[in-house]
Amino acid sequence: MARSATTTAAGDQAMELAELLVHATRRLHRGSMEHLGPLGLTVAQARVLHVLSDRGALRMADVAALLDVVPRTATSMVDGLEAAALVRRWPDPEDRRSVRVELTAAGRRLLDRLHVARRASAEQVFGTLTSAERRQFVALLEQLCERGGCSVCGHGNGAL
Amino acid sequence: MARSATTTAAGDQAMELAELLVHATRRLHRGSMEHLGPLGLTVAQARVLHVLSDRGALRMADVAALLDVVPRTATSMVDGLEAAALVRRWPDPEDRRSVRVELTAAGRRLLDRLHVARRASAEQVFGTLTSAERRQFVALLEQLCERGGCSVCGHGNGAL
DNA sequence: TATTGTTATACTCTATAACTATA
DNA sequence: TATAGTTATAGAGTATAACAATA
Repeated sequence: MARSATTTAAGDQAMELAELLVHATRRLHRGSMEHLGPLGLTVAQARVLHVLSDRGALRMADVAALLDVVPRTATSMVDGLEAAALVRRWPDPEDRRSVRVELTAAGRRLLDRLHVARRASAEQVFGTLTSAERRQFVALLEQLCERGGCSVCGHGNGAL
Repeated sequence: MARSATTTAAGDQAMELAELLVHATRRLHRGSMEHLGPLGLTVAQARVLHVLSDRGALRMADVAALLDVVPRTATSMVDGLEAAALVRRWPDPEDRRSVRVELTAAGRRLLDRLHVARRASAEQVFGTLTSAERRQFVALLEQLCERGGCSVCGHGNGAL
């Protein structure tokens, strides 16, 4: 009985967490759209630019892995950026099946404004938390990834 | 200088939070789809069923407000459920502009399985956290909503 | 005039499946 | 055969704008 009650409470807490997480993320996404729209970028495209600015030229497969999407989705994301001349595709000299992606000069010129937009969106949602609360929050989310086996943001390596 | 450095660090922390939040939510959403698919439900539809089971019959405007979507989106969500005969629309007797939505018998019969699916998805992501960590997490997300002025999940009233 | 919900439409994000080129 | 990336297609989720019915 006590066991069952405990399990139930824990499950309900997980569901409450899920609900709160969804709402917070919805607010973050909407704010991001507002801030990125004037730059002509979608949220997904901004994520691509961010990994490219962090890591330089990447293969499409790397983009997909870092962003936790299937290869087809990475293609869509990069297509828009290439059409806007913000990134460039070129064949991988070491493996001609692969395609490398890198920022163009125009893409690099956009990075400052991208950073401002990304930060503004983040501050809009997290700005009210104290520094200690943010650290706590980051630690908890990292626990989720590490223990939950998140292949992307776990272990402080491949985070977008 | 110190002020600037502090601001920068706080902003970077907010951006890191945003990134981690996105990844966690992506995992949660994918897990939810997997668990809800066999029930013939989308994640959005499950959210509607959940508020209806929590609160009984609601006007469309209430559904939209509780789920933090525009009225048109609430219409889409309810359309699918009505087509599946899980909810029923009927005119509000007090205001004939309004439409009330409520669960049908079939909708109520689905609630147990819905609850299991929702819980399984939540546990998949949050199950590795200790009880204390979950409480901490919930408290932080509630801070976000309250201080950030979230009209939906703030103040422990209208949370989905 | 203001409000409720709808029809019409479109955009973002993501996915599966089949195919091509290369390894 | 296996892998990388694409074309083709589809579906989920959400939004704006114009409109009808009602208040």
